[in-house]
Amino acid sequence: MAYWLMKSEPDAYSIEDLRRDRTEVWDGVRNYQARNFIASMAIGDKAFFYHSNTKPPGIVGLMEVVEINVVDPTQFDRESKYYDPKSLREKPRWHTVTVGYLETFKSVISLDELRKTFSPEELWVVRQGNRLSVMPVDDMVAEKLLHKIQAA
DNA sequence: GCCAACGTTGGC
DNA sequence: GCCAACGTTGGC
Repeated sequence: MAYWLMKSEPDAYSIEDLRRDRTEVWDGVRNYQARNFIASMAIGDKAFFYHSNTKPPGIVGLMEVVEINVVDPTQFDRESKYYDPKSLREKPRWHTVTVGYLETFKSVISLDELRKTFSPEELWVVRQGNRLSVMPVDDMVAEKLLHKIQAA
């Protein structure tokens, strides 16, 4: 079982939305590195939900991977900003996962706090200028995070 | 709203 | 294959 971190702007889709929906297809990822990370996910993996572009940005909850190899429907949707005219129905370019809601943390673990706790090598999200929206989280880092939440 | 970081596109 | 131009992300 591996740990991940997945970003979303809460205006677009938040942990509250996921709590309501229970599960959600994580669509709209159009970055190859992020896509490759998604492709290496397994059912049962856990992912920290990170709210970006908000005050404060940070980790707000936990979800799990419940389905893999999901064809991202937005690539065929002309109305979607994620529409990809190069993608063919018989050969989709973008696959993703379905995530399931696990919990909302009692308080946000802010980016500021993450910076104080982890080095850029330990946790990619604290790297300056990091724009990657899906990234792996080292087991030890994940355990520290979960412990921090229990303490909070 | 600004702007640094940085990924992508396209001309050559 | 290089790299300038361009577009987007996301913290501040």
